[in-house]
Amino acid sequence: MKKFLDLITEHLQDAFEASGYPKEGITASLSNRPDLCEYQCNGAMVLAKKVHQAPMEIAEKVAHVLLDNPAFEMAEAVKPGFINLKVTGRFLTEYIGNMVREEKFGLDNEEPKQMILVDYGGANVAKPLHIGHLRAAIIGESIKRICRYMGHDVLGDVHLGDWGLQMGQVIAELILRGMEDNFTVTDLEEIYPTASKKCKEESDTYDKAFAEEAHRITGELQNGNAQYRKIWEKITEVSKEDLKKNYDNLEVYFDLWKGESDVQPYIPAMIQDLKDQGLAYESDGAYVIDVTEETDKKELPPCIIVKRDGSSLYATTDLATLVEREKLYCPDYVIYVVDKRQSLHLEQVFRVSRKAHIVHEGEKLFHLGFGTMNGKDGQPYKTRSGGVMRLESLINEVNEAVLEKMKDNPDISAEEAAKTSKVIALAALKYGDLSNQATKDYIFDISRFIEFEGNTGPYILYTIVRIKSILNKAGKEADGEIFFTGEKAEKGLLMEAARFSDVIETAYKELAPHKICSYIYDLANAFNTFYHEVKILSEEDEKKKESYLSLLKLTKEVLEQCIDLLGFGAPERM
RNA sequence: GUGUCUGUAGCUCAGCUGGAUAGAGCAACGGCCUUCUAAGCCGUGGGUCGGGGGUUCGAAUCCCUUCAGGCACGCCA
Repeated sequence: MKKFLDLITEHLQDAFEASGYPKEGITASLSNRPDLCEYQCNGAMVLAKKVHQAPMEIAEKVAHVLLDNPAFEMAEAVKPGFINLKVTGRFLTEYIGNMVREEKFGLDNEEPKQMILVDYGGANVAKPLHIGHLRAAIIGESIKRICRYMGHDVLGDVHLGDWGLQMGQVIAELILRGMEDNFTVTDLEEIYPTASKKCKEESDTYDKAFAEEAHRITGELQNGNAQYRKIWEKITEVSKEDLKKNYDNLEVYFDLWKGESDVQPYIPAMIQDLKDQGLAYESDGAYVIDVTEETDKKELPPCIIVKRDGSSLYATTDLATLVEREKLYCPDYVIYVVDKRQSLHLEQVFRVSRKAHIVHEGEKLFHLGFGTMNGKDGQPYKTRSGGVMRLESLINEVNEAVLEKMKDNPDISAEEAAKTSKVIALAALKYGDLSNQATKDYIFDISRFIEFEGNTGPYILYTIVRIKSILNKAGKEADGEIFFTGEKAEKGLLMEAARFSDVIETAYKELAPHKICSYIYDLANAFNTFYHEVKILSEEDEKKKESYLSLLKLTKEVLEQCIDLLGFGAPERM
């Protein structure tokens, strides 16, 4: 089904043609002067140069033609050459009626259908999730849902860090304590930092023998030592279970629980191939690949794929991951939701994989690099004592803050409050993150995110709950026909609802969940204005009342669909 | 040093593939609850869009330059 703006554009183009002008490049857009009109066209001014006519003259001719079009109740040429438009209620509700009837509110699937892989985990085995993993999880989950909603085949991969030196360190410590057969996540959470510290020269607990042992074990593990392999499997199992629990709490669900370890078998052949292709060459004892391209202003540093000691490193693993993905899933599009500080690294990996034909022709690789979560001081968000904030503690903090606020409402029992507060907290957390542009750093301010006022998750939920409440009280199905009754606020709401497909498509193309946030904020505002201007349940004209109820239902469903794409849901009451 | 991102109201952010008077929210101030959840709605004040050039009928948006800040830069991931 066509988007509403496209329909207006078609009418405009017809009018340009009918007036004897070319229609190429003529488009309609939402007005940025709502006091003057609803939609606008700037085409006459662009065209003026081409056809050597005054913009106003063109605009006037076209506007004149548009006046005869039943889709518009107003069409006028203004000042330099704008064409200002107001649509008729009938034209608008016809579109809205189709939205109600069609699947996905008339959003068309993106063609052709693609196989998309979203890589958005980055969690490490044996290490609890911390605040650094939060944005990847929140943004990635939303991107995954948006891509899927657009009709693509999508796989989300957690891409676990389960193969590095940290594994050797943890195994060494477990053996040292005689705990290799019996440990829990809680043990691991303490063991990992302890072991890691003992391996750092600058640490006061530095233990040279231990560090060497950890290195040795890492090497042997990677060479297939059965004893270490068994401990590794146990660590991975215990750890994955805990990670799943934590991601579940965030309503983040991965389709694939792949890790770095899975792709190790691909490495030797891949490296050999890179050498055979003449891409990898020796440099200072290591093997590197040049990645500079002609369009670069400055040479990019080469990508190291084999270290001097012969072992592989993260670029190697990331490349091998692409080898595996190509083999198993053959994706058309791989989206990496990874901290933007890794952009150079990923650019190198992308270039090598294209140069070496690890990925197929036309496959898109994209790094959606996100910024840091900072505290109010602009510095990376920390615990009160200055340590790294664990994800669990952070979520608890938000939950408690919301719960505290809910105590103000005497209608809700402690039990319900406990349940609902979690739903609201998740919305606050995710909306607070997603309403910012992903690529930018942002100030993480719990007290602001959980506000029920302003552009926040709770405000959106409140709006949905309000609608639900009315629909429940109406006591009948809201399935009447939507027509325009002439209320100003009603038109505003209809116009917002009509934007849905356009917004979702843009959010997908630009991988920009924040556009969905700003859309539902506008939609919620339009509803709340409508709510205050129009009494719904007490409306005496049954036809009107049914129309209002149906419009509310549509609004509710659109809002719910959108928050689902953002990765959270709404409660029944709040 | 090189590359890259950012700079918009007191604060937090939109707008950036060029359009009319630069928008929200918070904070400040003033209204609106006998009626669908006031966790809401309506209104007022608040800006050299970091600075300077340029392109254009038109620039927060594009180009150049400059200042300030963040981040990354071969054997950690």
